Amino acid sequence: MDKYEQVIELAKRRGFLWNSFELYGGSAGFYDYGPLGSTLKRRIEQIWRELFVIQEGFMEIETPTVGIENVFVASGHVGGFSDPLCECRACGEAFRADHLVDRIVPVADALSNDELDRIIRENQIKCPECEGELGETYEFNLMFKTQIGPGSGRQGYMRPETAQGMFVDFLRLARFYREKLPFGATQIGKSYRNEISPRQGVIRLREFTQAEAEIFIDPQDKSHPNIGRFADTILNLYSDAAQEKGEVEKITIAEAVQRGIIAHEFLAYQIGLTNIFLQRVGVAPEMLRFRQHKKDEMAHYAMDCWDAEVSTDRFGWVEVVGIADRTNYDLCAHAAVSKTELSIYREYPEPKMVTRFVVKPNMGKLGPLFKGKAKTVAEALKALPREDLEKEEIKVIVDSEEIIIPKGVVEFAEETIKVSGENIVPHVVEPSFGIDRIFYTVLEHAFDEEAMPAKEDTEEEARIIMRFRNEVSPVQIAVLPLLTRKELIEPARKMESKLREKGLLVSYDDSGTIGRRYRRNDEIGTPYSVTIDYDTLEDNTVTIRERDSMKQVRTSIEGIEDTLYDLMYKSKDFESAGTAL
RNA sequence: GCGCCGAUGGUCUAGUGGCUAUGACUGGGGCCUUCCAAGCCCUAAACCCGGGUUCGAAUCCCGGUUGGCGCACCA
Repeated sequence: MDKYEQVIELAKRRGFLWNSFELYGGSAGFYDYGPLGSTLKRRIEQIWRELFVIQEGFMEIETPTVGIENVFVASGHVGGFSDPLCECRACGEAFRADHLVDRIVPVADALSNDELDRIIRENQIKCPECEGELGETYEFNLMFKTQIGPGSGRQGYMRPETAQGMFVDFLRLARFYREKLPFGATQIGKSYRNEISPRQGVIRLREFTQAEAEIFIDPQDKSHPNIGRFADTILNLYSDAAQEKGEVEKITIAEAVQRGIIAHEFLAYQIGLTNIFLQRVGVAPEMLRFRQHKKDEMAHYAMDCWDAEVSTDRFGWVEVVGIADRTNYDLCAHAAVSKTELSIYREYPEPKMVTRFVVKPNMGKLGPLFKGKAKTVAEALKALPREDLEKEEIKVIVDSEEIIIPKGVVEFAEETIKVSGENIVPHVVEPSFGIDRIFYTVLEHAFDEEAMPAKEDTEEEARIIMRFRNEVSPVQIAVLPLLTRKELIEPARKMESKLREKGLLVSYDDSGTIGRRYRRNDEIGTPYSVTIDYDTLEDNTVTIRERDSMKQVRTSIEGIEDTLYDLMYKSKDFESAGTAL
């Protein structure tokens, strides 16, 4: 059993992850989060909120998971998210049909499937693998389609990323942030991709959770006021150049910016923040690296892109976060399709005096003269260069008809005007997190097995521990009466509700022997257990047992909720929680 | 989508044409005055789905679903 198998087996058994629709045989690419899984996932998301929403001030929004067609026409997903595939009838290999013909026609990727089929036939293209006959080209689109409304309805799509919702709301967001760059919006939610063949458990899903931030910044100023915070942060950087050498570099963020390895401060800051986030939820620092997209793998619109990758036992390095400077690509695309300017007015520090040539047709005279054509005539006049207007006879061509314009219906002059700012299209820096992959990584990196010394007549056995960081543990405190007896159950139940009132995630467990219950709680990663025994009835003290060390301290029931709270959240030292046993 | 290999209680597993389907762990109830899967008693729980072959199928054949691996795909 490799680690993946062990982790998934435990996750299934203990209620972290279940295959969806199991009752009906299941369906690939979907997973249920069980009671502990949902809690763990939500706590991971909560830390993300804490960092990106609360600390950075990028407010969370919520947009529909179903989108209308234009949104994804603009984003390029309807056209570009699908590929023409073509299979060999003999050996079954699938190929990109456009790649097969790209040496014959210059713009293969613009061809329709019928045209591709025709070219393949006419040029007698055979399977590159086995020379077999090729089948018909078909479109494989990774978008889930749906109908909006009754009947044939309106074409809708499940979103393949949460990002578009934030771009579409750009003008509202700009207004909300009082039109000052930089500003950002975030979204945590489900996205959908109809993967050809989802595999690798929760690593590649058809429905998955993303946490994304879209941060709109000034294209001329990509500095970050708070970059100093990460000056000394050392990262495992796997830059384009480092990949050529095959060696990860350990350098500070400051140096990476200064040497131009990371394109600019703003991007570097997001990388620093991502580093903090991943380690805080429990990704092992030595199993984390930041890999730069190589020039040829980067999406055409991005200017620099870094993936946070984590090391996994079975799958090797897995991408869990993508941090890209998407430039103004998305806003421009939505502006073009919606025919709405998506820009923000930026005032200059000092107004500029700009001299320009202005043409002012006199509509009061043009109207009666040209009636319905007046508007197009005026447009034509405005487009004329100065020397043509200064001629004795002003001529314009409207609808391929030459028109002579009488004197006095058009004025023109050099004007000096004050320009106090301009409309700019912001650039977008996008950190995009795959929560499900991070979730799996947290499980795998927390998973540990420890050999327990053999007792008399017994085999050596393994203790399985999920070493979750306190902040993400789905169960924080286990309350355990030493024996299943009324006189111990009652105070244990009281303890349970007292701790819940403090806001701690408590599980009460009285079934089986105490050793079994400790092991059970080790397996779900409960950091501390509180045990009530007969001494408790005498002197009001209980035992607190620490998961990682299995050490125990004895402490008073009085104020125990604060002690446990401090252990959980304030890094209180365990030894100081009571007297060692 | 293609190819190869698998699918038996919650988990792991035995079973290769003839059972009432093996075992372990786990789970649940109880006993137990003392802390790391302890012990004792009781108990629950499975042949992926659909066809076919056969007197008889968990077992053989076909199809599907699903899991793993390889190929392809991963904007």
